Amino acid sequence: MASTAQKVSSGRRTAAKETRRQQLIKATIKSVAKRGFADTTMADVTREAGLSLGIVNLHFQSKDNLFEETLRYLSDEYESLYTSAAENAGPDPADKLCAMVELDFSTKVSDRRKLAVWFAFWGAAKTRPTYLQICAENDRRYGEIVASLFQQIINEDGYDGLDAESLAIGLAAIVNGLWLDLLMTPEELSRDQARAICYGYLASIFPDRFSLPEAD
Amino acid sequence: MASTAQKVSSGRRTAAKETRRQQLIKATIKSVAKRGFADTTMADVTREAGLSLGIVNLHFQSKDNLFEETLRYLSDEYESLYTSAAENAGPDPADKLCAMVELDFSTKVSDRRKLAVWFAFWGAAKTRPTYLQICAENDRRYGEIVASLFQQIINEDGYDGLDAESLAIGLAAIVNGLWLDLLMTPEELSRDQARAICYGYLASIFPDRFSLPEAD
DNA sequence: AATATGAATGAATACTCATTCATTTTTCAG
DNA sequence: CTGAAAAATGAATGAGTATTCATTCATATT
Repeated sequence: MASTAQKVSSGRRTAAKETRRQQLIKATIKSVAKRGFADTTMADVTREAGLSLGIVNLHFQSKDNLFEETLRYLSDEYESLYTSAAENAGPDPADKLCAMVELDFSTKVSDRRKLAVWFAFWGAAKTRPTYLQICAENDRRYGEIVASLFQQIINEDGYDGLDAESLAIGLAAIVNGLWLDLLMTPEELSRDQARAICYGYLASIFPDRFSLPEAD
Repeated sequence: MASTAQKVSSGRRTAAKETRRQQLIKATIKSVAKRGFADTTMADVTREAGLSLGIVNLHFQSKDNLFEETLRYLSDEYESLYTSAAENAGPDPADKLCAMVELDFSTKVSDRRKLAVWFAFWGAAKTRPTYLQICAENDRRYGEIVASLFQQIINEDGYDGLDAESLAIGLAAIVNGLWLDLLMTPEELSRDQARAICYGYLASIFPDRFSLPEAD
């Protein structure tokens, strides 16, 4: 329909616009991973993207805004990953939890460059209300899913005196804490070990649902 | 050599020198807590300390160096806190672990301003070898103590198939992860809840040694 | 083919901030 | 007390960098 095309006015141009934004966000992630937050300049980002210096202000108005959108991008990406991991796993809540843990320690999520970017944002969050908000929302959604899966197990198996929400906060904490270790001391802790420690946590709470990994 | 005078190096002045350094480090912590890493300038730090602009370069040579020494200070302070917490607790390894957990979620260690500073450093660590080294060493020492306490419990109680070192990494991870939550969503997680979640972890592993906290 | 549109460029601008250092103030041995 | 050395000051410097905007260039529209 040629007539709708002209009506939408810029089907092609807005598409290009969105492409540029993605391109710049990805360049930002790369640069922060490589140089860190403090040493990432606009020149770095645009060079990484193979574009000109002025382009960021054209598409994002400011550096601050670019960083904010980058965090939003990371958060959305992570959400869609664990959502589909849980959906694609079997109906058993334990299987869904395993799928989420697998994801968390897969190369996709748990590589040092990406972790560095997450921690860079976390490190800045206390004094950046918007970062804080995005991260808090991210946490809340993850915690909600995990808590509901724990609750199903508690109901089905009749575990008593366990609070699903606290357990969910615990799991999220252990995952984040292990990520920190992977970032800081990668030669002392492998992704496989980290994953095993996570399963150990699940197994110690629900011994009938998760098997203890072998002690190394 | 008769020149003992030069060796003694007038007590008062060297003391003053150390005092200034401490004063500036504390001002740095305050400023990073208040403004974050990125927005902390030399002017901020020296104003916070009530001193003149040039003073940092006199005592620390550079801003980078000041930050480095600040991280070292935090790390040493934390080490001496948990070391004496463990020493002052009873001889039972479980009591020592409880004392360390209590410390980790006390106002002293676990207040948002101080956590913000820790996370600021962690966020920058990936691209700062010296930060990385100090943090890694910090982790290693904490993990060592915790692992040896876990090992004692395992030996005494005959728990089987548990790896003390992995459990220690798990505990450190959960503590760090809960700190992140306290930093990001303090209205959703209190220090008391965080502490309880931590005890929950210990209780699920060693049910005979630690009692499960009440589900809220 | 002619014209209009707006994306992209990058030199120039404006500003921030770490660092320097000439000067002032404080300390303390003799 | 005195004066030489140490400590502290803060105005000045200049390197670095986010942002602006006049201009170019590719593409769509007529």
